[in-house]
Amino acid sequence: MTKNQVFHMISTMKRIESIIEGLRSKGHRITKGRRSILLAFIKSKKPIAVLEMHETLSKMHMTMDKVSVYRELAVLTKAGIIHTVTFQDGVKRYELPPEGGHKHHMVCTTCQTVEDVDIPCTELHIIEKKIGKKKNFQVQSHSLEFYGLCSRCV
Amino acid sequence: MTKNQVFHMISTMKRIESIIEGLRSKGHRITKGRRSILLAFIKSKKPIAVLEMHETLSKMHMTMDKVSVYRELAVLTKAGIIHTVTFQDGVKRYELPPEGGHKHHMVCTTCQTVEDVDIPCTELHIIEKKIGKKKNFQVQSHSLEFYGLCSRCV
DNA sequence: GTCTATGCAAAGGCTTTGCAACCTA
DNA sequence: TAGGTTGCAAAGCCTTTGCATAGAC
Repeated sequence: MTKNQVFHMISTMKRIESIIEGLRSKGHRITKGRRSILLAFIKSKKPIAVLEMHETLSKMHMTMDKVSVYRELAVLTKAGIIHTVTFQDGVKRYELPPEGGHKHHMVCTTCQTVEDVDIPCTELHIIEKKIGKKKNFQVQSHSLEFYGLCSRCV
Repeated sequence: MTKNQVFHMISTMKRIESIIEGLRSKGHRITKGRRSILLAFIKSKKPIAVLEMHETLSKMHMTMDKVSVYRELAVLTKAGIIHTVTFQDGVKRYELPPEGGHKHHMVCTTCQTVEDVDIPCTELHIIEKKIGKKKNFQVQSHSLEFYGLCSRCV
């Protein structure tokens, strides 16, 4: 195992532990299923739909009832740990936002792969301020997605 | 009726006729239901979900089976006349894009009202080009929505 | 021991499919 | 008349709800 891999593993564990502490402080219990779901989110590079999560868990040898997955994702959303993203296909997906921010995505219209776009929100914040003044609309958040062909599908 | 209203009515009729010609040329037939749906889209200032469209038609005294509305919206989408928009609630909505462009929306998180944001895509196109180069991703389209409180809900 | 989390069964709701009748061109 | 369009019935899925049991603390 390389040095880098070790560092990554440690940071992953730290992230999980910090989330778990938050849940515990809110009176939630830490079960095997909940831990697996958090791990799946941390490992995943893209937002995950409920049924996808159900499959992913099976592959992790953590079989869980579909109903429980639905309920768990609802709990984590309500606790503010994950949040929903919806692309043009209308399927609700969930993701762990990066610490202290949120993501923008590129969705491949052919293979459905999702990649993150690391652009700062600065420019959008400028637009948000303009709207606030012009339309008297108080912007709380935004979502921005790009659709197109990824490098493999071009 | 004011001069402005007359102009608006004429442009609405022209828009419908041009869409209808397109449909006819593709072998589609122009029925009362289809006309009403197009009219509803032109009159609406916001994207419409299937079941909303079903209700809207009822109010227009044009009762139509839910199934037919589903099928009709699918036909219009496939024909490229309307397109789908999905906000964070995960509900698929449809709208007539403005001629030669597309819209960005502001969604009120309290009353669910949708307003258009008239900002040019110029800045986003710059971002799109950057992504294209950096990630080797060929951007075809984007979607941008702002969520917050509208003037009535502040 | 208390109270959350889970699994199973069932209900609910939205969306799709099949088919015969209708209507546009 | 030919073939797209519609309504009705029914099937198919996804998602939610109820309830008893298991499990975390």
